[in-house]
Amino acid sequence: MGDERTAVDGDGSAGDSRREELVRAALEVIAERGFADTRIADVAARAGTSPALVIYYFETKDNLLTEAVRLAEDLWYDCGYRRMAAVSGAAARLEEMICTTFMPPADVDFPDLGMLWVDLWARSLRHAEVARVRQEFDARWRTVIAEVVVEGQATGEFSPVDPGEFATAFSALLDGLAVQIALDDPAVDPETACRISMGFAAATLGFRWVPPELAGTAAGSAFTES
Amino acid sequence: MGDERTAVDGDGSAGDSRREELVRAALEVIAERGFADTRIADVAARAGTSPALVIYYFETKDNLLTEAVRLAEDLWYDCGYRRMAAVSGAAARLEEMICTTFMPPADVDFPDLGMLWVDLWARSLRHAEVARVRQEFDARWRTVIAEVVVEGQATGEFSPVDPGEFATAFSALLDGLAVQIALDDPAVDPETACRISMGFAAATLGFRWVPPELAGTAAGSAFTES
Amino acid sequence: MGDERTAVDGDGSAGDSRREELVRAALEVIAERGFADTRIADVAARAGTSPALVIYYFETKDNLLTEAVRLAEDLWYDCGYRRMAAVSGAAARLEEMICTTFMPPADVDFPDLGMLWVDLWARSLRHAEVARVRQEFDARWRTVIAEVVVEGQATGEFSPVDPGEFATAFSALLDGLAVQIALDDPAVDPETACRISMGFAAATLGFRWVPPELAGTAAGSAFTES
Amino acid sequence: MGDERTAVDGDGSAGDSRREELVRAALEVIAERGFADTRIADVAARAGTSPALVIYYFETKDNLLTEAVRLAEDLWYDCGYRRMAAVSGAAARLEEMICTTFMPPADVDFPDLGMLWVDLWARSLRHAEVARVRQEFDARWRTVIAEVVVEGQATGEFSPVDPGEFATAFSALLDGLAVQIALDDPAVDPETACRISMGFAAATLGFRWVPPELAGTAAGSAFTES
DNA sequence: TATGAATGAGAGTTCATTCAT
DNA sequence: GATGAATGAACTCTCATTCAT
Repeated sequence: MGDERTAVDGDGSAGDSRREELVRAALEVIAERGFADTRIADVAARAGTSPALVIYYFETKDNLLTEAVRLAEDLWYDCGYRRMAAVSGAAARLEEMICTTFMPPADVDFPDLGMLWVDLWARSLRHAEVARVRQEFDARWRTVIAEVVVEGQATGEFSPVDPGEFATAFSALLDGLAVQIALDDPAVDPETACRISMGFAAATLGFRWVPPELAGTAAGSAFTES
Repeated sequence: MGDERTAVDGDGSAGDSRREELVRAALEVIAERGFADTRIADVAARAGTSPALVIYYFETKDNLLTEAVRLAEDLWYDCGYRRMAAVSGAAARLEEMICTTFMPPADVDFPDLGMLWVDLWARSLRHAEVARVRQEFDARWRTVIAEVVVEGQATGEFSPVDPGEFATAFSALLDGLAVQIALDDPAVDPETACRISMGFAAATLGFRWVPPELAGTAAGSAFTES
Repeated sequence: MGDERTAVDGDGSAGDSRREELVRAALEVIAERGFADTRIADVAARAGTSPALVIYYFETKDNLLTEAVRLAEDLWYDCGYRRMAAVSGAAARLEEMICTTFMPPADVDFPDLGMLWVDLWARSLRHAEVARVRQEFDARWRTVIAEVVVEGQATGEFSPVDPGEFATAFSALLDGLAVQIALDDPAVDPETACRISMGFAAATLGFRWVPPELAGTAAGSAFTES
Repeated sequence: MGDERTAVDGDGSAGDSRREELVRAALEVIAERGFADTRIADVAARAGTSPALVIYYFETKDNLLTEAVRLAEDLWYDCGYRRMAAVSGAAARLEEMICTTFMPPADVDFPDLGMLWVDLWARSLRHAEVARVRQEFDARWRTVIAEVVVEGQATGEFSPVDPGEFATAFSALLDGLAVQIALDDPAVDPETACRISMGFAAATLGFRWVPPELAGTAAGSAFTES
């Protein structure tokens, strides 16, 4: 007692909040500098402590980075899921999911998620634990997609396509487009990415969808001929 | 014979062949250990020389890695393009392209391409030159796809979809699926990836395609309902 | 006791004393091997630590060397000033100053100052910070000389020569002679150097001075004819 | 034959002129970068050849640098001596010598001599051969001074001071002032240096000399009171 | 819990020098 | 005589990690 930091920490134990603080700091640094160039000293500096303390909590740099990965995925999933759940109608949910992917909310307090994913994939190539975490994340995500599909099929919005296969295809498409955006490819901007993925969903699931810029005209998706 | 590049290398200066040898060694090491963990000493060891020689030729580790990226993309493009060109019929060409992507020939003498791409994307996030090279590569690739589409439309095989948009969507889908394969995700094996992407192409371009495992039955793609 | 710096060091933080220890070690190594051949490893070895610690304290080899330069000049200045202040009479002070220059006390615990100055000049040719430090040192030194001149003029010991100009000329002469001694030129030994510079001062400032070896004879300086 | 470079070399043997070319190139590089930072590759580049050739001619970097030192001193001595010899009258010769020291001719084709001397002194601290060469140079130079003094004494221009002692003192003064100029000390510009040294000579040798800026007034040197 | 001090194990890069041609 | 290729031996600096306090 007498240590205001501990008092301020609030709901959890002092140690836990310090840990979280460090993980969050790590995530910020990773987002900025990439996994390869993130040093323990950077994280410590950002959290306002010493490198030794970071090691004290995580024992290894590796552990710290993996924890940061977990945090990133939790934050992302929660954010996406919440947004999607707030919308009604299967097609509208898909659209919300797409928007979250390509136009993440700026008010979220962790930066530049897009770059992080690609970097994270690269890391998971050689780090088993990261690979596991990432795979779970993708599985969760595909499950969410499949559930929306099932829901849409139940209401008759969607045609009877295999939900698992669609989820796989759809999330792959989103990932592929997200990569291009993260890499700043001039051929793919967020709007294009939304249009393409929504067009794919509409064509595959058999619901009617008119791209925003064509709304009011007779034309449909680039992929659905009249 | 018939491969003029090899011929040129043969009578070229010794220095050039040494360079290529080193780039190739670098590519192998990168494929095995990833960019982040590739050391000059590794490359030198693999090429049977000293680290100093590597610097002698490339001045900088960075230069070496970037050259390796170039080589990877050239090898890959050449291989894919040649295989595709050997087939006739637009749909068949697309299929060949897909196969090359997910089931690259084992006889090609550079290893584990899939992991390399993801790693390369990550690198291009913070390395301008790599980003440039990568972007050119993607542009080339999309052009090839678009050309096949145009060709298929000319023969009436494909329906009149926007070729550029299709190319963007298609290559994003391939990339997304390739990532899952590279990351060894149990939900996506090469066969599934082929089926999904060919299904997408068939549905979008409006040609008839029956997945191999259903050939002989009445069923079509998972995405094309009867 | 009576030396407050030592007292301060005693109760100062361990880090500070370590720093000083390293700077002192650096100075010793520099004096022995010269700036060009001084390696971080040498300094670390002399201080009984690891090269990494040296970097930990100074960040850069360059910083370390510059600090060593500062130390050298402080030690030298303090030593010279103290000796000079202990003597009374303007001419006697000048003589003490000269002696300090050409016959530095052997009991001072930093070695071979003469070689260091020349080496330091060479370094200051291309190292701005060293140049600055050196220049300040020279300015301080000239000020001391000029003050002695003013003092001597006040008492009537010296004739009304411009103190600044004399200081410039006098310190240049001392430097030039010191170089010859540092370079071990057979034409200039410390005694000669003392005689020459004292002769110059006597002739210029118009006080009577008899070279030691001629004391008791009628002759004066080589420069002052009867 | 058939090699035009050999033909162009002209008067000496081909090998010798190549050598000289390299020494000259070395001198230029040394003047620019200092001894410590002069690399064989720099010299080779400046001479338009390969490092290997430099080694071929000099065997060691050290040899090359020492040769460059010799060249520097020869060029300098020749230039100074020639200029001095062109003037008549002992005092005028001294003045010419002083001017050469502080205001070297810009048309001489080797650059920035001032910095070189200090650098050379530093090198001679630890390089016996350079030390020897330098010492000979200084001895030669003092002899020249002493000769002028003797000459002046013969004509009655100068008073009967010990010529050797004067030479030692005078060259030390010039060196000391030259150092300040080389180090760009704001307290000593070439004009001041000339004035001081000429004032010293006039006062010591007992000839009348009026500093340029006071010419026409009644005042004399700062050191010679009325 | 927290940290400053300390270090070992590299990593990249430099550069004089060697040598086959 | 001339050089491109090659290398060994350093050297500086980095950084995760340890440890005494």
